[in-house]
Amino acid sequence: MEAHKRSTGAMSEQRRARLRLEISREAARLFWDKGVAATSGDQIAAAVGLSTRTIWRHFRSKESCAEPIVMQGVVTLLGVLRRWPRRRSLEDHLTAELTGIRNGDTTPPVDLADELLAMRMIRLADTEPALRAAWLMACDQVEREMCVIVGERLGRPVDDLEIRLYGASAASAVRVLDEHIGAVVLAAGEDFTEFSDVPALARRYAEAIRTATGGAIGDPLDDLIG
Amino acid sequence: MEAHKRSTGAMSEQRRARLRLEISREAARLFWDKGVAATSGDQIAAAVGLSTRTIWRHFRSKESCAEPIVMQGVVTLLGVLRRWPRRRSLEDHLTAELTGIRNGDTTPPVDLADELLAMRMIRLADTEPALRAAWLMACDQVEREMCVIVGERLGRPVDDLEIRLYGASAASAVRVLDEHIGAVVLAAGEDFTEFSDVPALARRYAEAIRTATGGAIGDPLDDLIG
DNA sequence: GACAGTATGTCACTAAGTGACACCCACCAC
DNA sequence: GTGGTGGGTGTCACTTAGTGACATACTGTC
Repeated sequence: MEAHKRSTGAMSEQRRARLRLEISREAARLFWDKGVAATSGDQIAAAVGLSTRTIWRHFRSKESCAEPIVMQGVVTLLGVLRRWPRRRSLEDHLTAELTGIRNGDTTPPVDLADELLAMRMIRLADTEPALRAAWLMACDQVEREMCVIVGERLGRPVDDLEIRLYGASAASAVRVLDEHIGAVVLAAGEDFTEFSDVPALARRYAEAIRTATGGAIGDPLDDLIG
Repeated sequence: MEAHKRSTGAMSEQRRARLRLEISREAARLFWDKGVAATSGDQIAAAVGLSTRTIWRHFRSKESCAEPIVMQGVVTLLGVLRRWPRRRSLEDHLTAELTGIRNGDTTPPVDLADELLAMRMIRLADTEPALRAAWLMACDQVEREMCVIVGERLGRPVDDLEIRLYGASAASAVRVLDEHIGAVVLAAGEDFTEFSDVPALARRYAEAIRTATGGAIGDPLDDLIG
């Protein structure tokens, strides 16, 4: 019973995530083409071939349909951070993992088209307050995850005030970098080449996180802690 | 004509702000008493004695009605930061200004009841996603202001990437502190005494901002810059 | 092949939010 | 005084985001 529950639960969770992403893609496309206000729930539903009611079962609001597309990249980064070994510097770990991903030997093949769509949504958020709210809500989730990661690394509880400060600052640093990179890529006619230097990119993220946490997060730990 | 426009503009802007605050108070009261979902726009309008249509003229959404109440305190802090002299440490400036405010010799008498209401709204945001979104949107505005302040202090443009990183980290540090203090006060039965030590409070804010900016913001400047 | 649980469709309904228009009131010119 | 002019407000009709309730189809288990 336990095992059964767990297995079907996991299955449907994957299915659910895939479907949400699919809906998100169509919604993002529509948002970009016609604007958020001019895109109705019915149109999103039609575009993905579902009933409108089902859309609202998977998303709380129209704007939150953009969330999965926008979160893909960030989720990947969080995964990378979660695998960060204690006795390694953040710079080293990020460069290693990110080049690894580009070479395809690690998990998720975040589609280039999806990344572009994500950047467009973040760009749209500049002029569409509702989208901005959705983006910030997504980043809020990231912040919580970040607190877990930081707390674990420093061996402190997640609700510790200092941990929450670190988590929040680190998360917003990542957010700002994402916004900046997205803006630059879009301004350059959707050309990624400026950021093809993966180690440099990794260094920027690492440095930002290190600075935002006042140096508390970034260095290798000589691991006196269990 | 110019002068006239300007004066009436300023007048109506003040009036508008006062009215928004008034609406916000009633909305916050209702949100806290009955929950956000159970509070309708009509009820807010009735509570403040306006037509529902007028509510929507002053607020984009139901949840954003909470914004002015919640922002009062933060706006005050931003004002204090804007007056921060270059050759003074953040700790010194904050303690001086905040004790000054408490003593009433500086600008805004942020009502205690309003502060309490604000804390309640932030607390409610834990369980009401729509309120959380509104709160994050408000903090997003704070972040922009923070970038201006930081940029001016460091003599760099506001859209400079590093400035934006500092601004974002500082703003989220302030946000986390606000959330924490609010939570503690509410948990203590709405008792502020734990935070009556104003210098200690100021030191906490200053230290948080200093850490979040990797030490770039906080020290006095020996002002080689014009 | 019957069964249980879950995802979906359909339809009726609530309420958030907008547009259009009339009104009122304060200020200004004459 | 009368007659504008403009900004804020009320009224009402309307759109549409989002929910509840119920029926149905799908998926895997025994």
